[in-house]
Amino acid sequence: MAQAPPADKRRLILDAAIRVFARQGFHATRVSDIADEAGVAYGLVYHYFKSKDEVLNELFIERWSLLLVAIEEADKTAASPREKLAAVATFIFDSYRHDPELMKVIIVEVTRAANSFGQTHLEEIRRAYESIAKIVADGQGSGTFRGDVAPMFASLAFYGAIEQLLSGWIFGTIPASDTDFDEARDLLVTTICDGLEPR
Amino acid sequence: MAQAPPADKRRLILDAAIRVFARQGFHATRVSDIADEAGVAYGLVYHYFKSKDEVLNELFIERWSLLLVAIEEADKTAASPREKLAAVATFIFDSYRHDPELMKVIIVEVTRAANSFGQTHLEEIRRAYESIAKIVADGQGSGTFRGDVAPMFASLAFYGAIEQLLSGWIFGTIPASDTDFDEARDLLVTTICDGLEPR
DNA sequence: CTCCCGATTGACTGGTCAATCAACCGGAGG
DNA sequence: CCTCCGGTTGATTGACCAGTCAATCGGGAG
Repeated sequence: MAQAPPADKRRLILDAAIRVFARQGFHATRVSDIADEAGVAYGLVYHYFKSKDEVLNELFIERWSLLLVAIEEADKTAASPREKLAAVATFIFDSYRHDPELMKVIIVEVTRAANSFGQTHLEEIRRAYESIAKIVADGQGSGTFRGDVAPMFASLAFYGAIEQLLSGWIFGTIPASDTDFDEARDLLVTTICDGLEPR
Repeated sequence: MAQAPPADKRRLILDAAIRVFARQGFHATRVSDIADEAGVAYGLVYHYFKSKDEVLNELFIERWSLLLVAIEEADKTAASPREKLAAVATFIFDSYRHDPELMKVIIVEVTRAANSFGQTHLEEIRRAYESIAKIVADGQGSGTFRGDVAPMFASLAFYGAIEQLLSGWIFGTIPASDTDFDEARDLLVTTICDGLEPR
């Protein structure tokens, strides 16, 4: 039991899947591509996962649950609504900086693929929106934010703006070279929060 | 030539495709589904279009070119940057109100499907972003907007927020019942523009 | 009435993969 | 040395579907 380095094949397959999905997109990748990239036999993929879909589901769940925790954490820890939203934005931008391929897969194949996997995970996705909406609602309650914007609208606009920015980098709409992630994040948070302030 | 009502089969097929794509998504619809929905034979689809892809391309081009014109028009006609952006937002929201199924197809299958059709139409999509960025840049030049936000960032955030809101309706994240499109649009434009103002 | 041609039909083909499964390997335990 | 068993292999199968194509229809021109 628990041999020293079991060369965790399951993890190997997941990591390979991230690379291949990011490169070719989910629909265009064959299970054999994943197996080849991981350097394992075709059938082994089916030993660890019951279908190609399940591989993507696993990747999404792993990452999205971290986001949900991060939002809760931001809500609990940060002082002002503005700092809470900044913390959320920071987590998402850092996720992209840390593993752009994984974020590309999650955004392109799940979050924005509402006809396929987005449908399956609609509930988890919505949970994130609602947590952000709660931050906005609290900000309205304390008078930091104006009260005439439905919190859910603000939440969607906030998250949508972030995702669109990430998509811009992912697909080269914005050149990645002259881009400082932190600066972009600050500008985005500043703009949205200023827009949400009273008057 | 030009008989009175030629029962334009080509149009019939395109309209049927909108409904089927909206219902099942592009990948999940077979060409036979489109033919059945249109009430024509399978082969006729290939008489008018050279592939299933071309049907979707046609739908996208038709509508996106209208958006590009609308943005240009807004830039030329409206007085202030804020009114220009409001006009752009109005056009997009009205497009959804007028034909939600078509907008769903365009957003889900093209605009946000950057691994498949988005790739093909990246250039046209980017052109819209750039036109919006130009409006922002002009607003900065005239001192209406603060100058420390890259126009392209603002453009992506603006468009991304709109699209996320539409997605919210499309997929039921936001209940459509307690929603007034015009109100939502005004709030969005107000928030973003307030956020873009100096100080 | 006949010819012609574009519109229309739908059976059929070819290729692609996801998923299955029987066989194989190697180490732990007896 | 043998047995057992989970991990591993990759050839095979079965389903699915985009795109082809030969045949048919129908109306206008001669």
